[in-house]
Amino acid sequence: MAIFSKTCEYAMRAVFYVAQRSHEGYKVGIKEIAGHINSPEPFLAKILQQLSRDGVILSTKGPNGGFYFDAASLNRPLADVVTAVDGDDIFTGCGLGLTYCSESNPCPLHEEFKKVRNQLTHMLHTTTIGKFNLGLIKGKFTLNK
Amino acid sequence: MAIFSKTCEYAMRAVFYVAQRSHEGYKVGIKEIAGHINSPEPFLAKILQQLSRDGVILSTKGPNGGFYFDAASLNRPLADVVTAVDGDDIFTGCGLGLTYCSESNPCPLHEEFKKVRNQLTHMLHTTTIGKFNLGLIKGKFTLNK
DNA sequence: ATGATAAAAGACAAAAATATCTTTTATTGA
DNA sequence: TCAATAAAAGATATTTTTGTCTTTTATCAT
Repeated sequence: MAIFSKTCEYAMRAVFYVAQRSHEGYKVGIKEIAGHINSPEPFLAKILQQLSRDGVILSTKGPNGGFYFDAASLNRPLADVVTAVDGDDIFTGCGLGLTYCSESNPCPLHEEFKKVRNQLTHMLHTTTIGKFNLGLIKGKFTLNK
Repeated sequence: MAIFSKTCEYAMRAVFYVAQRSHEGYKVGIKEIAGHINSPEPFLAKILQQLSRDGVILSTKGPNGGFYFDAASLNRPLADVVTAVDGDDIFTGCGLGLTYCSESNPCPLHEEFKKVRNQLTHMLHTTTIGKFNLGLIKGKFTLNK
């Protein structure tokens, strides 16, 4: 059991790949994306549809179509991707799964857990979709396996 | 999608409850635990069986039996509970789900994600199973809903 | 020893997450 | 306009997680 769901992992990998290709001036088809991030193609299609509906990623149909980001979208935080596919439980939920738990009525683990949650939130809000474009283009990173 | 699985949330709540009762000198039956942490009884039974097999929690069958902790076990870290039910993916896994990712061959998100993972690891290792006993006994916290 | 109690174990069921397949819609270029 | 392309949408399948039920085993008190 990892921190993010499989859906979310695929979404983030896909977004980083599309961002890189957008930076290089290309739109990308689902097949190319799935191949480069090592994800099941039809499942990834569903995920990107969701991101597209939420306005996180852009897409056009037809020849030379595909998924892409404009300059503004490249500066959006990775948190938007996570929220679009998994909701915001990961940013707001109680560590013990208790619905009553809040700042004013905390569960036992609240103070301890809050630090972790806040760090995760901070990380996902300061990491932009386009942050790794240069590293990816230079081949410093890969996104498959 | 929360950070911990439902299984893990129930496990942590149950462990805190049993720890409190052990501190008070009682063993606890599955029915009492399930009632106090608001979890499905037979499902919780499976989870506690797993913890018992792993030696994280102690139990005895028969009349006046139930689950409990000895003094040494009360000082074990909450991390042991998480590992027993969910494995150690949450402590070691890549944020993007990439198997190649490591300190020497990092994925794009590695440095950023590492901080979050380390904070979570630190929190779960410094929080002991018995840490909230006094707060729970005083009614400062509850573990249901 | 025996009956009552309570966890352990095993088989089974429902729900959610993950994955696939087919049809429809939009866009492009000839 | 028409054929080709590629995403969107809808229906379906599989796997994992979550949840239930029944039988077995161990322990205690009498």
